[in-house]
Amino acid sequence: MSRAEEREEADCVCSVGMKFTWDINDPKLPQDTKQCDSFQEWTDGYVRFIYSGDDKNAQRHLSGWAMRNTNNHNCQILKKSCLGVVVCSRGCTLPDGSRLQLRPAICDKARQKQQKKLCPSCNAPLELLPCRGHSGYPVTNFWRIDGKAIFFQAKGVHDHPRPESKSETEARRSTVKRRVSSPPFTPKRRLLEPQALGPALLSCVDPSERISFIEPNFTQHYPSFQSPEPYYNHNALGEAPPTLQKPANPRLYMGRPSYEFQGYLTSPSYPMTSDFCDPRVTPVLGPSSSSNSSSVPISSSSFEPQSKTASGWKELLKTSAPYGDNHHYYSTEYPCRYPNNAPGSPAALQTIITTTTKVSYQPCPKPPAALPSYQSCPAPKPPGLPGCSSLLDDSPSSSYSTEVKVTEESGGVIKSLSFQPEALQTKTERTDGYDYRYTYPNTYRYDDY
DNA sequence: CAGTGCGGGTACG
DNA sequence: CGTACCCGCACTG
Repeated sequence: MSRAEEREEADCVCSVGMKFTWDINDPKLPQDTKQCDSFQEWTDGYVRFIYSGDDKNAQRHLSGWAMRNTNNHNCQILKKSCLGVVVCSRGCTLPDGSRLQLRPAICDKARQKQQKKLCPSCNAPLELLPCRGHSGYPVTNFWRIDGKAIFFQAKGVHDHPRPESKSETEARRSTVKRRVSSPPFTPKRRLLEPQALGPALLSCVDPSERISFIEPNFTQHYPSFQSPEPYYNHNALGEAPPTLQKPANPRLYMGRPSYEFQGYLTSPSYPMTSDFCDPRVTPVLGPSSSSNSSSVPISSSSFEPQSKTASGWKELLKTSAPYGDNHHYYSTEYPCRYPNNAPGSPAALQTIITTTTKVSYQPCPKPPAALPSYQSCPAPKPPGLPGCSSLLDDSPSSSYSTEVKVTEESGGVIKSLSFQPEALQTKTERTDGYDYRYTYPNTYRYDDY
């Protein structure tokens, strides 16, 4: 490993967390982390990150996904499971072509209330699309503070669209409050809560804006901030690839649905090393593509919301969700959640990892100092992101700060995120055999803003 | 009011 | 024993 590590250092391709072989349950976690990962809001897949104890987002155990606390009876490790996303039960398309994808309320009560609301666009009831990306169970995130670092481990691949991020939700709420009726600049529509914005508003939105955020089907999948090799961990860890219940499907390596689905649907076999993530490949998403794109091939057809025939999926999908129409959710994009593709779905494959059982910890001995002084990582970081990571810096994972500013007057929400596209393209390929593709650079999602 | 985290407790494999 | 999950409670903003 040393070799590998060395290499990585050089490349900085992979997240700090992935450089080490550890599991959230290990009695001892790596202490020699000199660098930390920059905070990843939208983690997906079986990934690990080591954040600086100073990272506010990490301290708050934030995630773009709606994660609720899950009692694992282990006070040293905070476990959270994904609630999925709230969508229109009819799967209607908003005026701008996007789909409603609200952030499920974390609080049970609030969530129930939320589900009673109606789709702002078609008035159909809203529906909670549960996350079943981890062997049929919700994706789980584990947080553990150890020394000066905050260790993060995620298990499962989200099989649903991204909900509105927490910051977006908050921003929206505040805007909504203030401006009851308002003008044109609507924040992002898609995620809007029903009552909050009427259909009218929705229709006013400028599509161009929207895009950045939410694409009609896709948006969510942007791998944007993902760290490299989401799915490779096992290897990295040495964990055995799960023996999955199902036949291994090449796809397992696929990154996120986003890029994949294409292949997904059409070409079943994807070499493990597919490149969609390959840096070499990714490259160029021009800003233009910015909108999204995962550019790539996905294009059009694959996601057209309605156009796609997701029928197959739908059928299956329906089971869980009453979606009738066009939900692309099920279709191309999230094949994984359904049986059919279950076999190939990453989730299935990876299942194994699920848990963390390696070591026994002591039951909740509450650690004295909850947060020791975390000075972040040893290396002093320059203001910015730096400190954390070399990886980051070079790595694909873009760091960004998620702040949303709301401009009251306009009512629009502006995100100010900065990320660094850096590395994306050039990563060299690793020799170690793992594919380290980062996720897509696509950070564009936010750039535009 | 909602988000969070904790912890008791149950069910299941 | 590990995991998922339900429920209530307390604290916070």
